Amino acid sequence: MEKLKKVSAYKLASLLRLQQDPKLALQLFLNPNPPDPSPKPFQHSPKSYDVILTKLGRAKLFDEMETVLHHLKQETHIAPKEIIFCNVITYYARARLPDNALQTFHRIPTFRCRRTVKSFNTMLNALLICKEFEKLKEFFLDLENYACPDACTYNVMINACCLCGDVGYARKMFDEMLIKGIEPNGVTFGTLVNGLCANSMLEEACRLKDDMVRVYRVKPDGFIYVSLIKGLCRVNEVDLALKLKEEMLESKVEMDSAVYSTLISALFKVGRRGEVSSMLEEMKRNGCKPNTITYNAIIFGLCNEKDFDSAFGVLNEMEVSECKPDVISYNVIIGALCREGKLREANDLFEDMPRRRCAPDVVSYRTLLDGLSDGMQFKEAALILDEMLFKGYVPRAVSINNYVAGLLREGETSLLWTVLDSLAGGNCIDIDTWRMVVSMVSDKDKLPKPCEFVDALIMEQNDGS
DNA sequence: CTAGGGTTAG
Repeated sequence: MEKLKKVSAYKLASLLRLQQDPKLALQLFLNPNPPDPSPKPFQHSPKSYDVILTKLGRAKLFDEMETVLHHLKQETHIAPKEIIFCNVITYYARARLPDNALQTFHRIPTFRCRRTVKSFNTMLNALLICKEFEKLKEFFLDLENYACPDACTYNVMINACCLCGDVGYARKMFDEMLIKGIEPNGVTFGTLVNGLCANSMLEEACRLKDDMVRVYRVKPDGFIYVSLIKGLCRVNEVDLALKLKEEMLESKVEMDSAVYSTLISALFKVGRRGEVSSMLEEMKRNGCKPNTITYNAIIFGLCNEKDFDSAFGVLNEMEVSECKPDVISYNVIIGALCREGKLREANDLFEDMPRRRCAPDVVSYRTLLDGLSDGMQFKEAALILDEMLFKGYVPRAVSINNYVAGLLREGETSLLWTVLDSLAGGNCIDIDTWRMVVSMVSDKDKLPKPCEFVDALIMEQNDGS
């Protein structure tokens, strides 16, 4: 029999990379040579640590991630790169766990790793992601004692100020960086322009774009133009937005599909649908491929015009192209069909999604449930409800309320019982729905007495848990 | 992946 070869650290890193399931990857990491009883632990490469931490962090398997970090701490022959911890901090931030992020930040030195302004900035941004603005301010003031702030530090701070709606303070940060001799870069201006647009200060934003060349000698890039174009489109200044697009072409700023996606969606919004196809042509001519976002903008525009034939046309076109529709493409059409009372079509498209290789998500279910319930297709709605509860998708409280109210109004007694039963099983009836059911039921003789009725449901709910 | 942009359903 062939002797089992021991796996090398190098080989293991690539095996880990290939393993899609993060938990299985962890098993492999903890136990690389299953039949090997040797007492000395496997020597992992730094790459393996990187790969496994990334997988676990993305999957939000934080206990497991900490286990691996604990291993890493013991591996005295490895000096981990700072970026590893930056990533861990960001995973915690995305899960809204600022304290875990902070803890990670403080532990960096115990891993034989030198902490620089990079991890400071990452931590600063983590607090921004968590919307912990007070802590962020505190941390920023603290930061100056440890490291030298750089452009990135100020860019995060400017972004934070803008998100809080305090453009004045963002300006102050900008001035402070100039005083300290830190040169603003493209990101600085992009953040500022975006912040000005978001706070409806379009004139100032446009002026800043011109100043950045004239005064600071930084050339505006696509990011900045897209921010401005979006800002102008939001207030229906589509012609000014189109002018900016021309300016991009003239000054040879690299074009990308974001510019065109924004403009196309704006053209629909102001009722200039006729210009969309030539915009698409131009887009392709300039080397920008329309992507899913572009097509979703088109589908949304067409649906708002109730042109479902064209919307389906685009959807089908996407399916045979390399740019596949996503769940949003479907949800947009299903939602629009429901609004128009085309429930049959909405249901058909929903049921066709698996065949089209797109799994319906919680929004698909909620949209269809609302549509069916509003359109008094109570039986179909009950089927969808059961299916979504089975999958662990919970309807919105308003939807439940509306649906139950509809059943009560139309005297759908037996269906009402079934639906309440399902909802109680899914543990998703709020107090308002109960109140409504009880008060409506109490004056109808054909239904069980309210107290018995509620008792029965509560007992059932207790049994379930 | 230390920092900035685009469509959009509930």
